[in-house]
Amino acid sequence: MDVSDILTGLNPAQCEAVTAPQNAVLVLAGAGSGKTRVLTHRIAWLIRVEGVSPCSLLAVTFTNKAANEMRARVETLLSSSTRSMWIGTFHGLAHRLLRHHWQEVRLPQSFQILDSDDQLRLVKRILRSLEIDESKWPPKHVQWFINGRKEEGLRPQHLQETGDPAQAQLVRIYTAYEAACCKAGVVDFTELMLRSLELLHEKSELRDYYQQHFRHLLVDEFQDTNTLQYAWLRLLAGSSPVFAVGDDDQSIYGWRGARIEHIRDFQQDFPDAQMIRLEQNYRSTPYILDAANAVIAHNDGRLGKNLWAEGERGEILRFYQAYNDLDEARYIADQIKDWVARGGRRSEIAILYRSNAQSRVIEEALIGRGIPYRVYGGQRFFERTEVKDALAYLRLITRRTDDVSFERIINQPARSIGERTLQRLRDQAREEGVSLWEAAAQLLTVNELTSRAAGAVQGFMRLIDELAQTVNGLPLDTQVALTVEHSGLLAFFARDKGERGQARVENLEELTNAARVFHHDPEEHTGLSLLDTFLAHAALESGEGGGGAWDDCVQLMTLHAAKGLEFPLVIMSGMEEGLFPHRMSFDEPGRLEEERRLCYVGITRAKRQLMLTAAETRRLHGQQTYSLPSRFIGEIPPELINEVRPKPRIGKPVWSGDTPMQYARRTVDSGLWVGKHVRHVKFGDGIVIDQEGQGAQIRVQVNFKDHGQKWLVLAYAKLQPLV
DNA sequence: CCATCCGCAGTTTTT
DNA sequence: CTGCGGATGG
Repeated sequence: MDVSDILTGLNPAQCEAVTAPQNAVLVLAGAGSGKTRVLTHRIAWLIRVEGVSPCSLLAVTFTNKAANEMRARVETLLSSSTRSMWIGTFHGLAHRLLRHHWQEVRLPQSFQILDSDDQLRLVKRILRSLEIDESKWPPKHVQWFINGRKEEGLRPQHLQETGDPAQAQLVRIYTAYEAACCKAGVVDFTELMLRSLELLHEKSELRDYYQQHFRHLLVDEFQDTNTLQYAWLRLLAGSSPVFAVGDDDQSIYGWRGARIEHIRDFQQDFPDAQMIRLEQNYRSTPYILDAANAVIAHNDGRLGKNLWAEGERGEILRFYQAYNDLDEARYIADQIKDWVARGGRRSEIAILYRSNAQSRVIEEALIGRGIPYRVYGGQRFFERTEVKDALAYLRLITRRTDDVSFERIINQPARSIGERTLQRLRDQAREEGVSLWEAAAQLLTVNELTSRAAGAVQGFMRLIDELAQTVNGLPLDTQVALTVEHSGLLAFFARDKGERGQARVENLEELTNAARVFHHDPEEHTGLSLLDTFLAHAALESGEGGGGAWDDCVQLMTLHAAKGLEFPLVIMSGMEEGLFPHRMSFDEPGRLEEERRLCYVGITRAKRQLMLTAAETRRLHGQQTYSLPSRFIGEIPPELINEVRPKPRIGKPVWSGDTPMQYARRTVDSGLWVGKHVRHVKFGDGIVIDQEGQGAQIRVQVNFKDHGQKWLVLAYAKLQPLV
């Protein structure tokens, strides 16, 4: 391969990015503009043309899927192995660093990783041990606090006394949590990042080594980096150039710590940085892009870009406002039938929604019409209860000090070891500063337990010890199979004759399968047993459902899950105020803008046709709710939308003569909508019940609590919106 | 200690 | 309407 091969088929902007000088580069890559292509070709360019050694490249992504895809595409491009390159997720690469330097970071060699479920369990255990009321200190919130502080690089000892008793309590919990992790020799996800950052920070010779070693760093989905990941990246880069690819308009993970500022301030952080915009879209029709551009234009502070596309204008969007959620689902099913009748495939269709709860009604409609479908997201393989139970046995087999696993399985399946006995073990462990396993052994030798409890505990420990012996030296899948069998888990779940029990048994069998096909790079984690490597893999790779494009299925997923994917036909359902944008985001403009970016992501998934649906009323949490069409509908120019009107409903019209579209537009014009609570200087609090006129002439009808219904001209009335 | 009933809350998700 | 956690009875 020579220079021209690498650049073949790239447009000028893509070429510019691929061949950019070896400085910091920010590629602002609009949806469908060939982002991954640029990234992989850049790597090929650096190696083939600039003569950069593959081992001095580090490419980082957020998901395993993206990392695997990048590796595969680079290999195809270079027709050589990428083994020597560091390509992986932030957590995967951080993990690799820690495995190499476990001694320097004071971890046991076979340290294990806590996933968020493990972490939550540990937090709960800590709360109980500190005798803290869970209702006042919700474990979820505590978990959020701990991860939040770690993401800021703050250890408990860095958190100063602020005099705030709530803060003091949280710090106390955080301290205990750290101690517990340390004792058990486990690290949570955030810890992987923080610990490796501290390693590089404190050990200057290691830092120098890695900064020398990596001459080029490449980041995908840069807009999704959180503070800690960004700090990690910069420290590892040193003065080496960073090639970042991202799109501020597709930042949809602010709620989990992603900082859109990183992409917006890139040129300040890297003063010599070059910014390149990829604005030509190869995915969608011009109509779809116009709609996307119009919606996202309502956001402030964008880096700004305008997507355009060549080719067939295609069909304009379609909007159907249903009477209710069932009618909406029926319409969607009809549209799918139509698509297929016109020669389309089901696998070309995606149904997107804001929250998982919405899938049910749609699924029922699809089942009713015999349309095969597949729901993405939901529980992942390695996160299922039964699988995690089995993994806990395996973890305890390799390391008896793993208290998190110990607690999980000591009475799973039930072997008559209850809260009481467990509490004695915990007390003993704390007093003696040892693991639960060790504490159990001690209590048994000094004969401190009731004979019943002692027998049960002894039985459990013997089970683990014997299992460890039996399994030692056997092939990995046999180890797993024997563990699943002898732990009693298989029999336990098989007792449940329902569909659920059946599925659990199958999952346990599948785990053995996963172990059979598990391969690992022997150079990757030196000194670890195959089992330990497998366990780390299970924690870091949640086990994605995998392809499935060969089944001709309609795909159902949340808008978040759709990021990075594309489909000829996209149906965005539940386009309603309160649902999308979600009511939780109403209070803060920043969160509302994130919802809008989510809408932008949804629209730009569509290649040929985009359909939008909403329901006037739907059952939510067992209650009937009424909503207006989403403001995002109103933000799309009306000439781009074909509004499919339902037949007039018997009874009083909900829209007082307006089409849903007109309604949505007025919502946008005034910043108010029907149902919004407002405050008036003279009339006090009330709720908007109607609205008419455009621009300066807008009038709203408000039903005031104390003064009844009044029509007010918005320009004069000075209504203050309430939350 | 273990099964069953009641009350409550209830976006989005990767590692 | 669900699923989870806590309280209750066997």
